[in-house]
Amino acid sequence: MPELPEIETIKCDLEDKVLGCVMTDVKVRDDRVLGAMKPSAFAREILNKKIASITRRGKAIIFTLSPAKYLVAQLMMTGQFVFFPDQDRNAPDKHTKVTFILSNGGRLNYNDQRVFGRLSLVDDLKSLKFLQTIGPEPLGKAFNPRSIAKLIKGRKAPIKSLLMNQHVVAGIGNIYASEILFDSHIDPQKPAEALREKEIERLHKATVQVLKTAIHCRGTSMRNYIDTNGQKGGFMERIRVYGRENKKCPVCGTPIAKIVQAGRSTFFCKRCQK
DNA sequence: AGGTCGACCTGGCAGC
DNA sequence: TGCTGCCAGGTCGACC
Repeated sequence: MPELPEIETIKCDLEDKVLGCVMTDVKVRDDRVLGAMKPSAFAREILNKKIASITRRGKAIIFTLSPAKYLVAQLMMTGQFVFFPDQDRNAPDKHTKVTFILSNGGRLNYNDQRVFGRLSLVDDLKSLKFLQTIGPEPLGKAFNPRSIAKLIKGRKAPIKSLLMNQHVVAGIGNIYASEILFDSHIDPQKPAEALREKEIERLHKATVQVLKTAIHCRGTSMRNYIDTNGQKGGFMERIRVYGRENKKCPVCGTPIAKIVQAGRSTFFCKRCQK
């Protein structure tokens, strides 16, 4: 899925385009994205609700609706929100699962090729378990070298796996985990508990730097990610190791290595990252 | 408890 | 051209 920078980009765009709008109609084309909720109930409960605020928590987008409802979108690997200012033009994409018709005359499509994503409509955010157990925001004050030291204490898993663990820190996925560790000069295979103080400081600094730069560039498009305008992200050009197996390390020229950790590909430089 | 793996889905692409 | 197998940015539950 889109990771934190992509979700943040989508969230900010949605604020510009649909904040304050009322849902005048909803068309559910594939009810699998609603989980257990019936499409008729989903449509009935969302109808005439106003989008009062849009926030992000980790990789989730939270629409606070008025009166009192929350629509929580988890885009997973291939979810997209694409906005059309004129609802009469542009037929739905073949992967459009839900269309929201809005009071500003626009239309918001939720597309999802692999149908891993979920749209949850709830009365109370506390009913969503993942929001109760999610780790700190990496761009928030609660994420700092001291708190990282606490989070990784006694954890023997490779640091790469922990960086991707949403219970440890929110919003980092496979692409940015590799990029952050490259910038930190840390071997992704290193057990988290073995990180020294200096390394934790570098990890913190690189995490903030990489994520902020990626947000500034409106995210990374490896495969499916597009923003609400259907545009790709600009961080692609700044990717240093992800997806670059056997290409030269941008720092020392050593061929980039690819390994598999916890079932996910990791890319790193064996010379720069120790 | 912590860590890893398979399952969930669809489609693009490399290789034959 | 067409088939097969592999791979994909996430998360959950099962299992060790």
